Amino acid sequence: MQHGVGIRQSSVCRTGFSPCFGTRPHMPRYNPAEIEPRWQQYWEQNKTFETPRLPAGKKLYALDMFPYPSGSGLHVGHPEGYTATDIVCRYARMNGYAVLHPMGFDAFGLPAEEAAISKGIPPRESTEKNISNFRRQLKMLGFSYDWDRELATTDVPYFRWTQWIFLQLHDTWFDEEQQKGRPISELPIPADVQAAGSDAIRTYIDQQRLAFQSDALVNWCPGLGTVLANEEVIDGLSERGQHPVVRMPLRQWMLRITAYADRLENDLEGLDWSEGIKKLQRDWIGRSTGAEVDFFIGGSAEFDAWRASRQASGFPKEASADCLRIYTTRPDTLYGATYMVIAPEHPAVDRLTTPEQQAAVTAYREATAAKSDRERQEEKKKKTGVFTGAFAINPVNGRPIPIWIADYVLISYGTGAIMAVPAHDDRDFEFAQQFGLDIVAVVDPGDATDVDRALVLAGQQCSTGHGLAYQSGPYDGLKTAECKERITGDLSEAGTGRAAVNYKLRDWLFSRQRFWGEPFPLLHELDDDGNPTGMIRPVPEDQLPVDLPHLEDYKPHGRPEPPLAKADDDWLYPVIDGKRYRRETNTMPQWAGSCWYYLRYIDPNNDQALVDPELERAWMPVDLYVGGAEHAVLHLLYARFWHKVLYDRGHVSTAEPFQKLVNQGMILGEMEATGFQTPEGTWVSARQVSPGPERGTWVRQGTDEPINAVHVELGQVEKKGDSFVLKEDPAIVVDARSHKMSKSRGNVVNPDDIVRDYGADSLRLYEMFMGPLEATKPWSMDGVKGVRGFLDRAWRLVIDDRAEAIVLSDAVVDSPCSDEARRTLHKTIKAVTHDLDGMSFNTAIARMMEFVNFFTKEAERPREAMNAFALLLAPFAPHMAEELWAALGHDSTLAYEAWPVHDEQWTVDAAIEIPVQILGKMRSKIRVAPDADAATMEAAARADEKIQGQLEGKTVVKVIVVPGRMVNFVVK
RNA sequence: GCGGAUGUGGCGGAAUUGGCAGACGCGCUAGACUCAGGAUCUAGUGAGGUAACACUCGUGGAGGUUCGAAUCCUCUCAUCCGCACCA
Repeated sequence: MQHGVGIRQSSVCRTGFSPCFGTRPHMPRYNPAEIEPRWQQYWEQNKTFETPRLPAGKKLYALDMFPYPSGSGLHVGHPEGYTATDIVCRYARMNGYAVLHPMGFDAFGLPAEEAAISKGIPPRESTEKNISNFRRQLKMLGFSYDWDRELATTDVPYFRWTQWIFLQLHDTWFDEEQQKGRPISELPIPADVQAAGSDAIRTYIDQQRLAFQSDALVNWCPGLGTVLANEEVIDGLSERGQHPVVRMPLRQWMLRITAYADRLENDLEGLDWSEGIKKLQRDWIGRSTGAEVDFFIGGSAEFDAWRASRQASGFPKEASADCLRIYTTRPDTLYGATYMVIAPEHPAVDRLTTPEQQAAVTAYREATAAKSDRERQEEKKKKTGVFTGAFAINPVNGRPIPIWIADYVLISYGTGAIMAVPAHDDRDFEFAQQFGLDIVAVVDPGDATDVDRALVLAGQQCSTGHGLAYQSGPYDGLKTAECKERITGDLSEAGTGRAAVNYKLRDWLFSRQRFWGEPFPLLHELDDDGNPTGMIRPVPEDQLPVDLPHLEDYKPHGRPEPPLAKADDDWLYPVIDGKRYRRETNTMPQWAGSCWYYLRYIDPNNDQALVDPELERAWMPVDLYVGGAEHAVLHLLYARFWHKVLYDRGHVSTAEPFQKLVNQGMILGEMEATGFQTPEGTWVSARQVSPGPERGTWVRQGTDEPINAVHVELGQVEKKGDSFVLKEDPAIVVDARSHKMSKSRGNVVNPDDIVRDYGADSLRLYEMFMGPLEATKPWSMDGVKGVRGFLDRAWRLVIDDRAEAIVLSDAVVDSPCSDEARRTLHKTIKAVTHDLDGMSFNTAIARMMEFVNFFTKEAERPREAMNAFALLLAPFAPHMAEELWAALGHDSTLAYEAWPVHDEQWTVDAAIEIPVQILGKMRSKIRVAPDADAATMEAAARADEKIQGQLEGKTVVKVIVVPGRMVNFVVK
C-alpha cells in the first residue's frame, strides 16, 4: 500500500480547475489521503450538494437514521447505511432528481447524561464535543449531505418545536367515531359531566387528551433514577445499563398511542417495508378481538334479579361494583369457564377477599409486589395463586365459580381479570391442574391431529384449537367462529357482555426523571399558599422554547423527583398574568426528538412553524429511509404516531412519513476461532462443551467441570466436514465464526483507521461490496485490501502512475471503441444501472471490476469509455471518480453530469454460447446468433459432433429449445 | 415455547427468478519482471478422477414435481435474530 507517497510540493496544476488549491502535490499513484480531503473541500466551498428549497422537478428524499453521538465515535456500522443512501442520492442527482439528503444528531438522552456524569462534564458540553467528532468523521467519508441543514435534537431552536408538538398532543383528543385526532376545543362534554361543574369538566377534558397524566404502575429504575417505557425494559432490567427495574405507582405523563393502534396497523399495508418489519410492528400492536363479559358477584339467589336489571339497563360503560369484568378472545368457551383469575393488583381484590382468605391473599400480594419483573419472569414456569374466597356467577349457565388471584394475569392488559377455561387454554389448564380446579371441555376438536379427542373431551388434555361447541347448551355443534359471534351477540342483548378489541400496545409512558431531555412546556397552577391546584396550563406558544435551566447538580438521586426540581426559583416558578406557577419538572424521553426530525430537515431554520407547509408538501414523504433493524418497533412506531397526530391536525400532508424502509444488516467482527481447554490446558472438543451457569463461562457437557475458551489462530485450524478442527488434532472441534463487534471482545473496527490506511472510497466500496445491504456479514481486512486493489487498478487504468503529476495514461486515446470494448462498456452501463435501481450495490461493484479487468488488458482505452466509467464509479467512490473526471479534462464536478445510457444493441454479443443437454445433462456447447430461432438452434445442436455421437442409436423423443438459452434432447 | 430470517468452494458472496452452479473479490498455487517483495502483471484454483481429455459427484439433509431444480412442493436438521403468561 502506498501511503503518503510523494507529498513533495510541485507546481503542476491543471489550468482553470478550481479544486486545485494552491500548489498541487506530486502524486503519481493513487493517494486517497491527498485526493479525498481536497474534494471534500471543493464540495463544501462550492456548495455542490446544497439542496434547493423547493424541488423543481422529480424529487428524492433519502434519509439516514441520524446517529446518537456517543463518545466512542462512529462505528463501521454507521457508514454502511449512510453509504447506501449516499450512492442512491448521487445516482439520483445524475438522473436529474432534486435530492434532499440531510444529516443530524439525536443528542438527548440517558447515555449522554450517564457519560457526562461519569466524566464530570456537563451534558451539553460533552454532547457538543461528541457531535463535532461525529461531524468530522462523517465529512471524512465524503457523504453528499447538505450540511446547511444539519440539526441536533438538543438545539434549543429545534426542541422549541418538539415542545410545540407536545402541546399539539396535549391539545388533541381522539374521536373514536371519526378515527381522528381533533382539537380539544371540539370535544363534546357529556351531560352528566357538564352538570358536575367546572372542575369535573376540566378533569374530563384532561383525561381525553393525547398527552395525559396517569397514576398507573410504572417501571421505576432506581439505578438510572428514572421511569422507563415498557419497551426500554428487557427481562426486568433496563435496556441501558442493565439495572433492575421495579414496578411502582407514580403519576406520569402518558401519550395515548393506543388510540392510533388501528391506524398504525392498517396503514402499514401501503408501505414499501419488508414484510418482516411490518409483522414485527403488527405483533407489537398485537390487536386481538373478543368480548368483555361481566360476571355477577353474589349469591345465586340474587343472580336472576341482576340479570333482569342488566337486561333493562344494557351493558354499562364502566363495570359496576357488583360484577367482575373480564376480556376474552374466546367467548365461545364461556360454558367451560370453571373459575376466574384476577391480577394481584386488581382494585377489586380487597372487596372480594373473604375474611378467612384475607391472610393468604395479603401474603400473596405482598410477595408479588416484592418480586421484581425479573424474578417474576424467572419463575414464570410454575403457576402460583391464591383463592379469594369469593364466587362469581357464570352469566350463561348461572353456575357459581371461584375467583382466584394469580400473577399470571396481568393488570395492564384487558380488564386485569379473566375467565379461566382450563380445557382450552394452556395457562388455565396448567393452573387448574396445579390447584385441582374443574376442567370442562366445551370445544370438540374433531379430527384435529395435534390432540387426542377422547382425552380432551374428558378434560384430561388441553386443546386450544377451533372445533365445534360442546356441552354449551344452545350453542352445541356450532363452529368456533360462528359460536363466538352468536354468544357475543346474545351477551350484548342480555346486557352482560359486548364485543371488544384489545391491544398488546400500551400507552406510551412519556416522562423521565432526568436532566438531559426536553422540558415539558407545562405549568402547574399554584394557590396562594404555593400548593398546586391541580390545574395545568400549557406554556403559551410565543413563550417557547422552555430551555433547560442551569444546574450545578443534575445527577439523579434514586428518588422519583426529577433533577429539574432543583432549579432556581426564577426558572421553576414563573408568573404569568399575575398567577404563580410551578413548571413541570419531568423531561421527555430520547425518542421525542427523533419522532419528527425528518420534517425539520425540510425547513431547518423556520422560526414561524415546524416546517413550511409548501415545502412539506413538496418534499414529503421520505422516499427512502435506511437504518438499523433495532429501531424496527420503537422509533418507527413512535414517529408514525406523532406523524399521524400532526396529519390529523393539518400540519403535514401525508398519512405516513416513511414510504420505503430498508434495514441494513449488522456488520460482525472478523472471523475468529475459539478452542476449549480444561484448566490444565488439555484440548476439549467444542462438541463436548456447553454454556455454564454464568454468562460467558463454559463447562464440560453434563458436568460442572469448568472449561476455558481460548483464542486460536485461524492458521491452526482447518475445515473438516461441517466444522473446523485443530490441524494438530483433528478430533478437537473449534468454534469458528464471527461475533458482534464489542469493546469487551476487542474486535471493534474504527472507521478512522480504515480511512487512514485505505481511504474513504475504499471503506465505502468495501462496505457495499461485502454483500447485500440487508444481510448480516462479517468484517474482513483482506476484503478492504481487495477493494483498495480495485481502486488502484482503476486509477492506473486512466492515470499514468509513473508520471510526475496526475496526467492521463498513454493508453487513454481519443479513438473510438473497438466493437468488443464497446460491448463491454454498454454491458457495464446496463448492469450497473440495473443493480443500482435494485440497491444491489455488491453486484454493481463486481460489474465495474470486470470493466477494469477488461480495459486493463487493452492497450488502447478510449476516452469515451473512461468518461463513462468515471461517471459509473461516482456514486460509489466519489473522490476518485471526481479526480479521474478532472484528469480526463473536465473542469467541474461530475455530481450533476448525466448518468450514462446504454445502447441495447451493444449489450448483445455477435454469437453466444449455448449449452446442449441430453436428458438434462450438459453434453456440449454450440455457438449461435443471440437471436437464433428454435429451429436454427436445434439444427446447430444436431450438427454438433459430440451430440451426434451421444444421439447415436437412441430415439429422440422430444427436443426442448429455449431461444437464447439452451437445447435439450429427451432420448430413449 | 411462538414468530421471522438464513443455509451455495478454504472465506465474503453471484446466479437475468425453473435453463451452462460458483460471476466478482479474498485466500491459495505456479510463473514473469527481478537485490528484494505483504508491490505489479500473467495463468490456475468446487470435490473425485485422468498424462491430458472423458467421466462421476456437488448448493445443510431426505423425498417429490419437471425434459431440466440452488430456485417450486413435503418432511427434517442447523445457525442467527425478534417476542415471550397479552387471556
